[in-house]
Amino acid sequence: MERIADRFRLLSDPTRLRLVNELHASGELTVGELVERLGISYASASKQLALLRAHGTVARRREGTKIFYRIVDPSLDEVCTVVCRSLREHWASWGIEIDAALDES
Amino acid sequence: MERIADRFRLLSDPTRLRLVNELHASGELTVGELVERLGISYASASKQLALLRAHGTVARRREGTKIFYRIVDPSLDEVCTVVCRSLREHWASWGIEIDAALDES
DNA sequence: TGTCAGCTTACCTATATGGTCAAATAGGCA
DNA sequence: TGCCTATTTGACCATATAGGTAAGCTGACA
Repeated sequence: MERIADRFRLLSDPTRLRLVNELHASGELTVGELVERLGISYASASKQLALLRAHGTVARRREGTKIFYRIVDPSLDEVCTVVCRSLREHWASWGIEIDAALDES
Repeated sequence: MERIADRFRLLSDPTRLRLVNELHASGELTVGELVERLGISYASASKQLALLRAHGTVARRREGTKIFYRIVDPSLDEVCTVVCRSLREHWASWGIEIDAALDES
């Protein structure tokens, strides 16, 4: 149960979610590209990517001085899809519309 | 994105996960029953149940002095199933077996 | 070897959160 | 009303974690 909680905790941070979202949309990106697209610091990106990597969610590949990250956990898509759908339904029942951006994470 | 993270954060605590697990298995339980089955304090159970309720995950019903809680978010099952399956696969790839208890949450 | 770009790590601070204890609240009943 | 059971809430403490700054590391290249 502890491990399941850990898994959810990994996805409970907006920054990590945005990193995952970018990687999901683009396939493979360098830390620099992620930093630029999300407007976050190298330190922050690096730390969160390290966490995601430690959990087997992403993997990295070196090319010169750059390091490319990519998603390697196929279940991520599925989990996020389910959560996003349930969120939309939840808010819809209160008459609140959620923009389509949610679909992509 | 913040809301998605919140959703995951809700499931990122072992106590809440165990509460959800018990309710999932039994349908409807009082706080006292949950407290006894999980070996946690009333204060802790009550607080976590309140959190789950604030997020629309569970609902409660009063009967005399007792209060029955039940799951009302149908997507919970699906999310947990996906996560548990991916965890099993992940650990299996390292040659580690996960006991069947995971199936139930 | 020195230097630079790209990335990571160490250390610190502020914030968030889970648990406990004790007090408060609500319903049932004499 | 007063008391009991069931549950909730508030105050407090300890731990965990995200982000910032600065220093460290690695590969490329002159």
